[in-house]
Amino acid sequence: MDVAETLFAERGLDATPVAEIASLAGCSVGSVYHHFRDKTALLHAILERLSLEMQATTQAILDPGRWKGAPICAILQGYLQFLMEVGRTRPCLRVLDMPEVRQGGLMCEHLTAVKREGLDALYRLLHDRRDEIGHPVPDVAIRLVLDLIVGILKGRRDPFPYPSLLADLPDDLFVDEVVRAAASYLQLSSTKAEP
Amino acid sequence: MDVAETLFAERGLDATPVAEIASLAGCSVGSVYHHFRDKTALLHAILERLSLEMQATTQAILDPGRWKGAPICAILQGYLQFLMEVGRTRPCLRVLDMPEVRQGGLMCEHLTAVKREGLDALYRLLHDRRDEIGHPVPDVAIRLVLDLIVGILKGRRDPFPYPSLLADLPDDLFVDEVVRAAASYLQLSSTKAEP
DNA sequence: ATTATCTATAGATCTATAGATAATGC
DNA sequence: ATTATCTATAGATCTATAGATAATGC
Repeated sequence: MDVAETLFAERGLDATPVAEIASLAGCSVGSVYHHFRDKTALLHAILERLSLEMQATTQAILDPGRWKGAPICAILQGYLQFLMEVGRTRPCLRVLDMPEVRQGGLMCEHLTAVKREGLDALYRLLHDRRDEIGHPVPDVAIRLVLDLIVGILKGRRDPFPYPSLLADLPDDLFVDEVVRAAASYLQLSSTKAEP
Repeated sequence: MDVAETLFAERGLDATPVAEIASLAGCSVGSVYHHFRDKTALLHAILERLSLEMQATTQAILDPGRWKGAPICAILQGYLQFLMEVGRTRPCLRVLDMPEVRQGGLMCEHLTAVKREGLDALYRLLHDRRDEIGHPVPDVAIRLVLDLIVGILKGRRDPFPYPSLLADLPDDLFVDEVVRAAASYLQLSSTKAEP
């Protein structure tokens, strides 16, 4: 499954013969088909594993108890650092970009649901602290910030075909600057930081 | 080429038999191979056409003369509206997401160069107006704004697997809000607007 | 006794070409 | 006279299975 995940992510489903998966995994083609009904079942198993993994880590990082008393800035910074780390350690996330996944009906919806769940959890964390927000419409502002964060991180992880202009900025400074952007747009009151 | 572009974007290169392209285009397989040496040559022709088209429209919209005397906000708003329009009328841009394009060596670099050219042009437009910018490091701020814009638009056009939280906001309000976000992060002086 | 692995291959696609025929332009 | 199109098919993959053999667990 690890080998297949990598190859699928790099070249796509159809461009990856089962024979090559087997070869790199050090087993035979027949063995692959003993464990997975067909190639699609292998892809599904990979996606399900990925989905469970994402769900678990996202729930852990966005647990409300973990952020009790924390201001919006701290939450954003923590979540951003988490996402950067994920992108660094799991480049195979690109399997999700395959057309076969998009069209994959059930599994596709399930993946979107998991992602949405995570975004909703983050939304709630921020919305609970809306008294920090000076923007006239906190609901819209929070959602825009989340869409901005998701988008810029995706672009940084996979800068094709749009080159990332800040690619040469170190990760920690990048995160700081994104948080600063979010803070100024939300018009966060920094009064809370000085009790 | 139109048919192939659509099918490639929807399902990928390998999942699109030449026979189907020919069928939908109303011609025979042999005819396709008369015009294109092989399937890859067909893809290259599509990418080259797309690339030239992008280059031309981007140059037109970012022509310095067009924006003479305009403030940063107006430029961002105009460019955003342009990109939204492109995304609406050319959903086939998803051909660019195919793994075959990423790995396609020369053509891949060429596409990135075209995109970079456009982003650089926009960067210059904003940098020429850096006296409007209150952010302590205008260079970084401009580049972050451009990365943010590219990312959020990509996410809105193709909200998979991350659902776009602002998907239900009408396009014009969405653009306004993104411009507002950019303006507050850049700390634009609105003094120029009142001569 | 069950489960995992292997080799070998049938059957299904799909690409790209060959060779014949029609359409077009000088 | 050149260019475009067609039909038919050779040859190359690739998927998935069949049947035989080895490994594992009760």
